[in-house]
Amino acid sequence: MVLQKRSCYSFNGHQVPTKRRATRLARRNATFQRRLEEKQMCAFDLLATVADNLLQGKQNPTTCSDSSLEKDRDGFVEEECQDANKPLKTELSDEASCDRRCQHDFVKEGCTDANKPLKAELSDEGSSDRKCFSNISSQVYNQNCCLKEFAVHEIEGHSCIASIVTSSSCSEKFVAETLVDGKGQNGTENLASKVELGSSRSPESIGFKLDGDVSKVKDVKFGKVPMDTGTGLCCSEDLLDEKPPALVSSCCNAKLSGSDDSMPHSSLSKGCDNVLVDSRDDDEKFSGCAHPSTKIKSSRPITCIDDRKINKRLASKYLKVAQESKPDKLSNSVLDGNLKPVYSNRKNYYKSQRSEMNIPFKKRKLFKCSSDTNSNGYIRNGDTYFSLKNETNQSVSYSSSGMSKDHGTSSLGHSALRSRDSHVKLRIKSFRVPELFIEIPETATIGSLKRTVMEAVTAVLGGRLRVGVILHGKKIRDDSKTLLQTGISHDNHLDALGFALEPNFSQNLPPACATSSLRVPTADVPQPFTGYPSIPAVIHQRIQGFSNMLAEHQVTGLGNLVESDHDSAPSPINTSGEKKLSDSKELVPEMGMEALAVLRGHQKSKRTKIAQRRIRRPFSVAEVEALVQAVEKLGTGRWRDVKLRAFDNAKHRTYVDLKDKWKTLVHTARISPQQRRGEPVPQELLDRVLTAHAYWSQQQTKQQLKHHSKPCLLL
DNA sequence: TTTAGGG
DNA sequence: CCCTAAA
Repeated sequence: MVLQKRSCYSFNGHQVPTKRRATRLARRNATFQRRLEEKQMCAFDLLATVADNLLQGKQNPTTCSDSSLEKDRDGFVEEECQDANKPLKTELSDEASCDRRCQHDFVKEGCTDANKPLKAELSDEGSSDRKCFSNISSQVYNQNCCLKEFAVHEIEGHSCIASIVTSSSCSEKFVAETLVDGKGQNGTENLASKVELGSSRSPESIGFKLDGDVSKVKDVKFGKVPMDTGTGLCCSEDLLDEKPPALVSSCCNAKLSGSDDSMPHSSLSKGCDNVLVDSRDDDEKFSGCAHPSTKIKSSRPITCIDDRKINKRLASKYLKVAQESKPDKLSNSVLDGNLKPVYSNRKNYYKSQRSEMNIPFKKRKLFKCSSDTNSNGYIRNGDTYFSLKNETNQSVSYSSSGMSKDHGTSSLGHSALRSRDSHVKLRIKSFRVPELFIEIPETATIGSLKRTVMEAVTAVLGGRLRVGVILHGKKIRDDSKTLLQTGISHDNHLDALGFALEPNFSQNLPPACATSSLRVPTADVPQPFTGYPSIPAVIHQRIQGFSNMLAEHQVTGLGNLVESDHDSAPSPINTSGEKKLSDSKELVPEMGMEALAVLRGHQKSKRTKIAQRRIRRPFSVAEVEALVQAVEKLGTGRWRDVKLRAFDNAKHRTYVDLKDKWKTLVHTARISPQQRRGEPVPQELLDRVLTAHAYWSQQQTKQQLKHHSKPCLLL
């Protein structure tokens, strides 16, 4: 209970021997003495802390700009140590080779060592050798800062805030790039002949990294483009897209004043196959700005959160994180399926959100208790972990309460004698993703391989994540144990401490939840929490129908492929492909599910049953125009014809959508202009709507009268 | 599958 | 946008 919100947690075995830090820590000892006495540190708190740490790393980018870079680099430790209430951050290592921008990201994201690209096993030999999924600090792999972003975001989405995940974020903005012997490969090269990636090649020589997929990055105005490296979009701000647009404009825009809106897109394109750059993002902008007060419905299970809700939560976080959160106010983490640190004061952040986050303290306690009893198999085989390292030699002190469960005899003995300040400092070196197995024909292209890997990664990280703790290679399953009890507080033990990002596909989500479709049948996985169905530690993926996959990808545009669906350009008014991007954007989540299904060994996806809510895509004026025109011609009862007539090549508009849109149009036309929201529809169009609606309503009633009167007449 | 309507 | 009864 003490660990959270402590800057003293520096992850990764990097030593941070700052004097200032030490003195501050000493000064803080007295301050936290009491808290330490009052509270019990347990393994679960550590988990929560780790998750929270990752979470906190997310917001830093929003407050950082190039101008503040120096401050970040130099004053980072100091700032952090001044206030223990501040979000936990990881320390900046002394990577002199890192360029400024990268360091910037590094700091922001708490990135540590790296240069290790994301890798995946290419064989199904069952090698236990985990490939590192880590962050990059060098120029060469600068873009892998995105990886961190990615991971953090996912963690955020999964474990901390939203407790749900949208895989779109990764598949939307990143594309896997293949590395062979550390060298990037062109996506068009033949895998076997050009790269000699055949089975004979050592799997060790091939790796993957995530590149910013420029074609999917719609708005880089907040981003910092890695001009010098140019291989990826190394802008953490790019993930601001995940925030409600309204907030992006109102909040982040100001904070990121240093960013350049007119960032040359071309600088982003390097390393990408087909690049379609379009900074427009009408959908998001409108959806967020125009409808800031999206109605929250209670009809859905609160655990089934769609993208918008996620964004809301993220937004809440963005808006509030930089503030307070006093340690003593910290409540126990809620384990309602995710690692979800919940602060009582943060509770307010979600007041306007779902009631989910407003779980009464009592209930939260219950959650924790249940987790205590159910905690087993928290860490699974197939999960890899990163190493931690104790940085300080501070003594540790714990209260004796809650020690009854202790099983670590040594820790018990120490506990009574230790001094008060018992802060274990950890530094996350890197997270690793579970092993990936990919089978791909030798004739496949590198581009295909990239996509495949991307999907594999997405499948893992696109699902929920949670953190597991490993000590001495042994999983710590009892969340109720304190760090002291488990021996984590012992300096000599920290080397053996590891954390694992675990796929957490199965939550206590209602079966109707979209994320449930991420579930993977796993027989070889130890039983996790009682309330948590088994989770795949290893996703064994065999891609056999690769050509089919490729075809699918070309449609869905997982990679850099440009959408063939030119969207809503049904009417001549619609000019050019102004919405191409929004198209591919919407397809992302759908594709995500589909791709997962493919990756799951052709297992029939439950996506049909538990479909993800589609991304909201407001109708443009041009679309409205087309719709009105078609309805004027066809009437209001022939939506299929309307669809075929005016929206035939707008795959994302179904006739139901059109019907709904017409419904809202009629409503819009009837209300006062002040009440209208969203992109203003020209009054002329609304007038036509009313006219057409009146006319066709009349026609309809006439028809009905005929049908009704006919039998009467016959009788 | 399409419509129609409530949520 | 979703969900679904009804056609």
